[in-house]
Amino acid sequence: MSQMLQIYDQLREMILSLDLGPGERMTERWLESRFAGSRTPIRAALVRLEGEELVRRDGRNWIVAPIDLGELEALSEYREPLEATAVRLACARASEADLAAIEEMLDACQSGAPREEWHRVGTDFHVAIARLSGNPFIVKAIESVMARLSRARWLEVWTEPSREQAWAEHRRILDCIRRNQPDEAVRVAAEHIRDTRDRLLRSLNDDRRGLRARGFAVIGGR
Amino acid sequence: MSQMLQIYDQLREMILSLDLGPGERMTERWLESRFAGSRTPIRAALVRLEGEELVRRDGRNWIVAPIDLGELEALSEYREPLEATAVRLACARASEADLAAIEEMLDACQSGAPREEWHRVGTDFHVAIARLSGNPFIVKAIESVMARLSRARWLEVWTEPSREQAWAEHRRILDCIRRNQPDEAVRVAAEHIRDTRDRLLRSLNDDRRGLRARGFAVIGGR
DNA sequence: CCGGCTTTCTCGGTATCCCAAATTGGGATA
DNA sequence: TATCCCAATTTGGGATACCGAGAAAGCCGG
Repeated sequence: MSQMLQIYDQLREMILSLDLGPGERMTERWLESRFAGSRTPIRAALVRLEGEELVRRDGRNWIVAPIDLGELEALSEYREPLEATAVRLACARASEADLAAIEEMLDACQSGAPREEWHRVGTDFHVAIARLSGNPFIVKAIESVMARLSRARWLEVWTEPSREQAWAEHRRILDCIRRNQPDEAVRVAAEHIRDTRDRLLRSLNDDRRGLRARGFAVIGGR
Repeated sequence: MSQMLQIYDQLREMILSLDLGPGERMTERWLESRFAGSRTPIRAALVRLEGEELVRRDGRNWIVAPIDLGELEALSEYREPLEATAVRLACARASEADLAAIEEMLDACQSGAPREEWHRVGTDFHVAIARLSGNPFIVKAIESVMARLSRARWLEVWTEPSREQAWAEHRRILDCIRRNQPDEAVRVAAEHIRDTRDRLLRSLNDDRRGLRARGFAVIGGR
């Protein structure tokens, strides 16, 4: 694989896993030493990440995108009709095998599982459902949404009740699709999205101070 | 402004206006001579355009993204719930001044206006409505959708009846928002989106041969 | 001790260079 | 005429060199 893609993957992972703090400044020359490779592939990776808005320009500098609390509301408003459409289409188009695969994914996530596992499955569930819609634009949009939520969700998966509630809601959505009840599926999915928004806002507001203390840029909110 | 942005803008415009044919191959060194500037800013512009999927890799080569007929259906399916949400939110959030500005934009497009004008206004209308939603994610999504439809729409604005019908539908959507009838607005907008899809599919299928003759790559469809 | 000035250093933007892989073109051969 | 093979060329990926702008650091006079 090309160096550029390697660097892109690593950098993206470092950002989404909070290895690089939101708001942190990166110089191309620091990245050059951090990863093996010259500025050429690093620049390409940065431009790419800029397109996903995981990285941003601050004047002439590159910074990791800050966590924006205000964004959470808009994101919820945006994804709700998309995921509603996704579950509706999934009811019409998904095969039993597709649904079984998703169920297996959910079941693989037991109480004792590490936080990374809950975090990953929580993302993958939504993307997998979107995939059932058969619509590549919906899939891409949901992937992008989950990437934007990724960093905030590390806080959500910190507490047992949040994890469990999200998991239960995922299960209910899946069941509605399996029973081919599109209207109910849409209702449950919308409720899940609003619940998630509230959970994330609460987590972030609670931990805001702690995050700032760790040097994370957390902006917006009311 | 940086060279990279200049090149990006020009190249994007050339692609969206069909100045560069869909499927056409570009070498970095040809672009280097076409625009003044070295490969470095050109490559940055290409990576950016790749993120918008206006440019694509074909093996090791860069090509202008082909026009994909199959994509039109998926796009319609994708944008319908988004624009439905947009008009619904617009009903709740738009000011009279906002609506007047959009009406003015529509009115500026008279029968005698050049095709470029119809094309531009057709795009801007949808983006403007999305903006009324106040949700930046919806705006970005609609901008992206309209960019993807841009090239196909050159055919749509070719014929008088198509132009007029789209214009009338835009007007009806605007009126529903102004009268604050969200459900009706959603219905009309959804109908407009389906009509547009059908018009575009018909235009493209009709002109498919002609487009191919011009060296345009047109793929997909049934 | 402070404020304004100059010097230095750093960084991103751009140009250029090098390389390996891939494509191409042509000639020999069947 | 079709096919294979090899050299020459082209191409994109990466590395490096250079530049100018802006920030930081030092310096000097008050």
